[in-house]
Parts: sequence; structure tokens; C-alpha cells
Amino acid sequence: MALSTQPYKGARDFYPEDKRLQKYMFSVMRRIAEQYGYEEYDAPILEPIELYLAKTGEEIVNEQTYTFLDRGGRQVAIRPEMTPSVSRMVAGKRQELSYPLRWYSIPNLWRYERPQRGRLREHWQLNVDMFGVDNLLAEAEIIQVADGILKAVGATHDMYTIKINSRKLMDYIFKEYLQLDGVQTHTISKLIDRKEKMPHEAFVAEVDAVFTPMQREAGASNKLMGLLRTKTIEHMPEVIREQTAALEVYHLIHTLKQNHITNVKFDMGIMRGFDYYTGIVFEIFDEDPENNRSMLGGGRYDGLVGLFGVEPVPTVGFGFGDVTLENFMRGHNLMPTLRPETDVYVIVIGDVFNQAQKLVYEMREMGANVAIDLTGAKPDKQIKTAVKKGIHYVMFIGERDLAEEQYELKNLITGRAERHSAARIVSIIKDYREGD
RNA sequence: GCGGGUGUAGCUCAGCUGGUUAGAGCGUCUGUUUGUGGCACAGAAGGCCGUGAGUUCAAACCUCAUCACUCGCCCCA
Repeated sequence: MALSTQPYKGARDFYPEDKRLQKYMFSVMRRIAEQYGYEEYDAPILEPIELYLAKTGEEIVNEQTYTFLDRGGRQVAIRPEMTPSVSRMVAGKRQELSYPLRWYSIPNLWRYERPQRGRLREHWQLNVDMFGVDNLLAEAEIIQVADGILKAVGATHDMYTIKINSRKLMDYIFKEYLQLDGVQTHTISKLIDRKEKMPHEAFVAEVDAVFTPMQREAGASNKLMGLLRTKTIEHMPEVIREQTAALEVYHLIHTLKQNHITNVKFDMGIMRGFDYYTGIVFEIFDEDPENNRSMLGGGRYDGLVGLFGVEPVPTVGFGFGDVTLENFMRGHNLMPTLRPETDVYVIVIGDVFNQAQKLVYEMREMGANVAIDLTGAKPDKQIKTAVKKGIHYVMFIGERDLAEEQYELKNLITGRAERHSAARIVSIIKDYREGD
């Protein structure tokens, strides 16, 4: 049985052309995060399993996390998300860090599940978090960063929608307004999450089944349906509208609109899976009908850092996966044309390799990325190699050229060729690289 | 965990209701005389038809099993 050449299920190989796309996406993420003053950090891919048991708090840990025993008999997990790790780091230096902290990272994460469109077992996810700010300016800024990244890859506001909700608001609605107990709240939340995926009648029936006869008597079902039909905070019943949580949602949306982010709206359906969220939660949805899904999500989680036995630190953050970003870009025709890292491929003609090599060395010192052909094959073969690699320039070095110190530089895209000194060639190449 | 789809050349696939030596396009390689690619022409390599068993005179094709990939669902990024 031959060894399989396929990558592990749910993981990807990145051939140079794939890696180039990933590098592009990461560079956009880094650029925007850093524009907003966020600093990059990192953490180990392995964590003790307790880190996740303590906070993610769900069975997700057991079912969807890669775990193993290390040689010392410790239960270890491959990180399925970054949030617990950052929280650990912040807690570890709680006293000496200067707040607000603006941090970001692009970790690769693993989760054990069956791969499907947009969800693999291994993916990379930009994590952007702000620690130490307990007011809405933090939420507003973090959403601006997310929005900024989408704009930076060429997206326009009609391509996606930012949906906002509040865990606190939902708590009030479930516990006070609808008088639900813990179990009911949980079931209803899950149902609301799935609302769009089922026929309306089925949804109504399932919701109805959750309520007790008394609650039904009191019209709980109608109240809930009424709320779900309400598309804006302003149109909510007054008791709800005057809750602090509701005012927060209102103000956040207002602030974002003032900052030219117009595609924001309130959506009660946004719940987020993790239990650690404590306030505002948000998700950004792709408006492409072929890919109408959440591609990014986050919110406020004020309790995590405190779990490490230090004073709590209010925190807002989001995660943005590379797979979802790529699907988004493909769906909206935002894929960039990417060039190889190599600027020029040197064609060696005749027995001049050593001299050519010396010249190439100097060109590299001057800042060009130069690959030299080592095969000694005929020029047409060498050119084909460059073409196939997608390199844009080819440079010919033969005896004549070395004698005259003038070399032919050919642009393989336009077919144009000119003769120049090596230094001039380097500057042409560099201009080209920095250009369009 | 549940359900659907697909496994034929490196890639994308065709192979009608089972019938001789299994096909195409693209790609790869060689050449069209050695300092210039994309085009054209000529040629070549490359397949135990995912694997195992069964039915049949005969299986890429039918049946069963198995593995892999894939898309949904559950769950949730």
C-alpha cells in the first residue's frame, strides 16, 4: 500500500500559490489591526485541557477538541480557539500591563469534527481583542477593525451585514420579560439560532412546546413571536427599550453609523455559541446568497480573565477565520492576482555560470529577488521554466552580455525586451514590484 | 452521530441497457539543429477503472462489503 499524498482530513496543504493567497490575507489583517494600534502576540498551540474545561464550559471540549496524554501523563489539548489563551496571558501579567490593551494574533486552531463547506478541522483565525475598557467605545472600535479588513480586501457595504445583539438584553427578555427558567432559556436560544433553517410553522410549534400551560395562557409565545418580528430596538416594547442593555445596542449602532458603517442592524437571532459572552455580541454575515452565513463573530466577555484568580478585566474581541474570508472573497470576485516572490529568473547561456552567479549575487545585495537557472538547458527550456512559475521577468546572461555589461531584460507578460546594466535592471524590477 | 453524492491517466471528465487490445481535452516529456517562452506541427510516456468478494461464458458497468473523498443535517466556528 503506497503512502497517501493527501493531507490529513480537514487540513490543507499550502502549495506556493495557496500560501501566497494566505500571506495576502494575513498581510491585510495585520495591516488593518496595526493601523488601529493593535500589537501582535502569540501563544503555544498546546494548552492543558483544564483551560478549556474551565471556561468554554461546554461539551464542545470533549467532542470537538483534539486531546492527548503527554509523556508525563498530563491531559493536553490542541487549541480550538485563542480566547482562553489570551485571557491566560493577560491574567498572568494583570498588574504590569498598561490598559487599554490592544492585541491581535493569527493562530492556527484545530477542532475535531466532520469537515464541510467553510469549516475545516484546521484553520487560521485572526483574533483581535481589547482589554480594559468597559464602555461601548471598545465594541465600536473592534467592529471598525473587522469592517476595515473587509473594506481592505475590496468589499463594499452591500456585500455583508453586521448584526448586533446583546447577551444581557436576551437574559432580561428570557428571564424577566418571558419568565423562563434556565432550561427553557437554553432551549429557546438554540431554537432562535436555528430559526432561519426551519419552516416557520415548525419553529412556532417547537417554541410552543417549550412553554408551560401557564406561560402559554399568559401569552408568552405571542410575546416572543412579536419580539422576533421586531427588526429594530426602537420598535421593542417600552419595558425592554428602557433596559440598559437595549440602550447599549441602540447607542452602538448609532455610533457605528456615525463612523460611516451603515450596514449594521440589530438582530435577536445572534446568540454566539460560547457561554463566556457577557454583553454585546455581533456577527458579520455574507450577503452572497450562495454563501449566506456568518463569517466572523465576537463580543464582550468580561469574565474570562477573572477566572485566573485576578481582578477581572473587561474585554471585547472577535475572531475571523481564513476559510470564511477566502469564501467571501471568492464569492464576491475579490480575489487578488498574486505574484511570485521571485522578481526575475536568470537564463544562463553557454558556459558562464560562475560569472553569472557573481552578478546575480550583487543584484540580490541590491534588493532584487533573483533565481538563477541551474540546469544548463537550452534557453527556450529555461524560459519555459520561468513562465510556468509565473515569474514576470527573465534576464539573459551570456558571454556577449558579460563582455558588454549590458543584459537583456525581458518582461514575459508584455513580451518587451530591453538591454540595461545590472543596476538598472534591479531598479526597474523593484519599481515594478512596488508598482501596481 | 444521521443522510445524500462520487471514486476510470498528473488534472477535468467520457465510457449507451455488461461484449474484443479502456478514450478525450488539458498537463508532462521528446523533437521541428543548438541566444528567446506563450502558437503550430510530429511523436512519446502515463490506468490491476479505489480495494475485496460475489453473480455471469464474459464486469469499469450488476450485487454485497470495505476504504477514501465530498456535500448536507446535528452541533457550532
